[in-house]
Amino acid sequence: MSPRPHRERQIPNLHERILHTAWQQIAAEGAAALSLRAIARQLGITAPAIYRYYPDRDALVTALIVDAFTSFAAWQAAALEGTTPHDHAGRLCALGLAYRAWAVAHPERYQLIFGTPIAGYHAPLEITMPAAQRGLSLLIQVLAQAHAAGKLRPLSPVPLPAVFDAEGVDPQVLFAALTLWCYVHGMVSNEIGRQYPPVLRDAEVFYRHALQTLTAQYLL
Amino acid sequence: MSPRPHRERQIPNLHERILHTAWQQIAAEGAAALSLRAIARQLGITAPAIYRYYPDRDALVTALIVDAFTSFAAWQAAALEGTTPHDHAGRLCALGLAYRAWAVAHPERYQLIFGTPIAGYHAPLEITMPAAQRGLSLLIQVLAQAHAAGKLRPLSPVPLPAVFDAEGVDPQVLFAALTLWCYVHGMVSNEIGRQYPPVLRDAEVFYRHALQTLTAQYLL
DNA sequence: CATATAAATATACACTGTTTATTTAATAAT
DNA sequence: ATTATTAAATAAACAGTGTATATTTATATG
Repeated sequence: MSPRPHRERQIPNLHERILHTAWQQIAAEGAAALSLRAIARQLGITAPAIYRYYPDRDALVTALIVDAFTSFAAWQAAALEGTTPHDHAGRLCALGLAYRAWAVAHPERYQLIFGTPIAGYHAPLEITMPAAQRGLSLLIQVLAQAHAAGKLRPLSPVPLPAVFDAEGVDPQVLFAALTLWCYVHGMVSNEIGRQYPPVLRDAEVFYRHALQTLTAQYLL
Repeated sequence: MSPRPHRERQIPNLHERILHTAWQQIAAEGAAALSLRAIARQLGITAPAIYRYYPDRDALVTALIVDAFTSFAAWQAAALEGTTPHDHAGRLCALGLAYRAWAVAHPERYQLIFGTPIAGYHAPLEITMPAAQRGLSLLIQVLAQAHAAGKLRPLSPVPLPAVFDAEGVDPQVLFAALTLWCYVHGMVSNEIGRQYPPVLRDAEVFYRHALQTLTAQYLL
């Protein structure tokens, strides 16, 4: 076998083809089964060839994570498109439903981001945090609009301690955003991770009801 | 080297020593780095020897998970000991604080249970669910007591759909328990998994304030 | 046409979980 | 006391992994 194939047999856009193949295998076998050698096999190349495009496995995983966050942020943005700007409850609900819908549609991507399925992988926060931020920023935006309209209900009987390095964003808005996100994340990760107890029959109905309760709690 | 050591050199309680060594290495290197061979090395035995006690790696992981759940349930139970039976808010708060305290004290155990750090591992739910249940049952118990005392605030403006296979436990209690658990789990898993955005300075203060807000929302 | 570069391969190393056959210490039976 | 049995470990090997190094060759450049 020749050490380098003719140009006709070369794979164009190998950089993206590797990512695409990785997603294919993650969807089929789960994120934990990610293997450079398996990707190489499917592409008809050898494993070290991947190192031309990604310095190591972790770099590939990071690229996948950024990819997933981008996909997630797109879903979030799309969810707001069908809503009217002043229907704060509707927009909040839409974001919440889109959050779960994306996770259910792509459970492996969800686990890749929020679980820790890759052995020994530690995310470089300077790369993944900005990508993650984009998803959260829409929620903050919607809540900030509700706050500006005076529709954000004061949540706590006691004053909020100074826990934020806020720049222009109201701490109450940040607190509402983070708590809502944690809530929703907890429900979705329990559903995707099959952690719910058997007494819960329908996780989706449960989720919708919880979301309805939440919007009523957070908005006037 | 002889194929079997003399009795004096044999390791007693190897079954438990394996678990203990596994926890040691998980604490040092993270759950993802779990390795049968590394455990064997540290114990001065060969890797296949472990197979006398655990049929495969997944069985060992399952034993570790059950172990972790047991430890967690013990912390939850201990948290209630310093409280008085009718101080429902205090008891709820104690459970919530204990939840986070356990996770912060044993982040690897937490990730092992709720993350998915072991490549290719799928938990046998018939074994892990009952163990997980024990932790949740205390929360349900506390909320049921509050409900019996008429101190559980009705949460939603709309009626709760029938999503539970409840046996003797009020659906409102179950709903409150599950939502509270999801909320707390979301916050803790975001903290442990370093998913919080940098604007949040102090995750512990944030958690305490959220918990305080929650108890006020859930209890009268 | 000669040279330099880029992109792949081949090979090898140190790991991993797991299977098989083998060896031996301890125990039970005669 | 000797023999047979059983239990618990080892040794060796297999297929898989990520990754480093050296090599080869197709292509682009002077």
